[in-house]
Amino acid sequence: MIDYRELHQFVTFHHVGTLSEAAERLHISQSTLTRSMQKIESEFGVPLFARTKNRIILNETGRLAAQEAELVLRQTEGMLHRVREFDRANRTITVGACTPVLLPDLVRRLSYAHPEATIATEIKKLPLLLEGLRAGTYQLVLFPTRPDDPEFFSQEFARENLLFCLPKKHRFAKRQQLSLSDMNGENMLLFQDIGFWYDLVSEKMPDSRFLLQTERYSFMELVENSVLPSFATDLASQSPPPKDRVTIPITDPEVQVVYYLVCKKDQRKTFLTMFP
Amino acid sequence: MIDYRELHQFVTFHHVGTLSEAAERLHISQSTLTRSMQKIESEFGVPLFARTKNRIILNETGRLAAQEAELVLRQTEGMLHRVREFDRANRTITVGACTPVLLPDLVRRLSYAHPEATIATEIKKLPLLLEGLRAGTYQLVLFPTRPDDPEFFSQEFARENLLFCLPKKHRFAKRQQLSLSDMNGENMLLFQDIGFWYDLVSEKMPDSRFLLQTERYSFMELVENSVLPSFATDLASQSPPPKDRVTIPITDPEVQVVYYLVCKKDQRKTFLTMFP
DNA sequence: ATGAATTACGGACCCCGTAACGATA
DNA sequence: TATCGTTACGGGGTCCGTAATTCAT
Repeated sequence: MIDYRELHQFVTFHHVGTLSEAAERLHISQSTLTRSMQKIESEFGVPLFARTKNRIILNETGRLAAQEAELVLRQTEGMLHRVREFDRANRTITVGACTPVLLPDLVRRLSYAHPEATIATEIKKLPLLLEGLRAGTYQLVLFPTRPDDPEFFSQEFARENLLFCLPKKHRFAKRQQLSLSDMNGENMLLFQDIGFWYDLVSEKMPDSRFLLQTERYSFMELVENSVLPSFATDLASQSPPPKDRVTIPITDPEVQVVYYLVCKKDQRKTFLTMFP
Repeated sequence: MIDYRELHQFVTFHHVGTLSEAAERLHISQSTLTRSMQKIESEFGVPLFARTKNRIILNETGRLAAQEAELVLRQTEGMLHRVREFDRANRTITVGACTPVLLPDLVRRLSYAHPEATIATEIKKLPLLLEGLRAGTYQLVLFPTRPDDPEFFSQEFARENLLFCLPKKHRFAKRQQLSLSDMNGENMLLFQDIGFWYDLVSEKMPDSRFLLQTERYSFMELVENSVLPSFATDLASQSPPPKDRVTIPITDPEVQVVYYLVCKKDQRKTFLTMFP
């Protein structure tokens, strides 16, 4: 019966050319390797080696056998890899979201309901989210509207209002409310990973420049110390506005967002029944 | 390390559905199979089975694994087969011949010169012989002319004259010689495995019918006891003409044949130098 | 109560490393 | 003489079958 370990030793020998070096590389003794090669040869049932008293090399058949063996070993590895990958995919819940804000809470709840699962999250543009959900890349999507695709089931998850966050010395700091167009032309601080909000505000404030900060800490530092306006949210999980700043409501209806959890209808029981 | 035997047991279990039946089919005990499946599962490192107290079935991952395993087993078998076939082809000399007459002698000489080799022979039509030699199907070809392909090397091996073998009461029995056309229209006895001669005589004697005998013994019987004419050859290895029959030379130059041994030029040393 | 899967136990066998040996460059 | 491959030997581990156990139909 063919033994994959011996096959592996055989391939290693083919690569290095001598038993002693192969033995060293494989961390086994020479004698073991000698016996393995004898066993391999008897398994194939045909001569694979040309031997002199202190030299052993592959003959033509042996070289073919080594190539074939390497192929089989790769296919064996491929089998293991595919099966493990299939299992991993089956026990991973991948969440696509339009904003990072709600993810910590969402992930915490998913982990609690599916303690055996791995939770993976991605922030993507809105069209990609529904595409991914359709294709199976995501099992669950956090979406800022209710998608009307009959293939999907959705359920309200949270509401969020966007606010301006202005330094107290800003010229609009005393206003009761502002529209996005009021602030058009102002340069704003923006945390990069803000998701779909970016598309909204850059559309409504085409003349503004947005200073993207990729690192959360730098962003916080800048908000604390610069005079540039930024955005805030009314979500409970968010920290209070930094001192020397005020938050001002935005009048545009678009900044009032209802987030929906979306999944395929056939997975409704798996995902959505556990949320209020 | 994945074990080939266990992989095979795993696939068998997948096919039959229960450990006990698989054990029976594999001629091993149930307990061995239980342990093998546990080992397989730990090798893959992911759950492959759904178990109840007295029932074990493959889960979805397990079914994938079984499919993949079956593939790997087939590939392993394929590897063994190809290597063995390569070896066999390397130690088999396949001879293509236009006639069976000289084969026993030829095979005897080849076996003597290459005692480690297996000698295989085939009788084929002339164009197929050269095709086969070119393609490597044959290493050696016995051909009734000298082929002019520069890829080949050829060497005279024997000469043969075809004779008529007539019952003494035949109307031509007293002739000194005959042409094929003289006998055109006569029905002849013919031993089937006569090779390229058949094409020659049926061309030159289009009005004759040839009574093919597939079995050598029947043919001999008929030659002894019927009044139908047949053919004979002047090759030394052939037995003398049966009594009540005479052999008469044929005048057509085509029935004087020189046989050549043909091989590829690069194999000249291997095959042709050992013949006179 | 029969049959299926698992676990415990004991023995046989196999596999490996050390060491000795033979041969070669 | 140093290196390489092969063979002998002994110990440890592994693998298998029998038998006992548990659970389900």
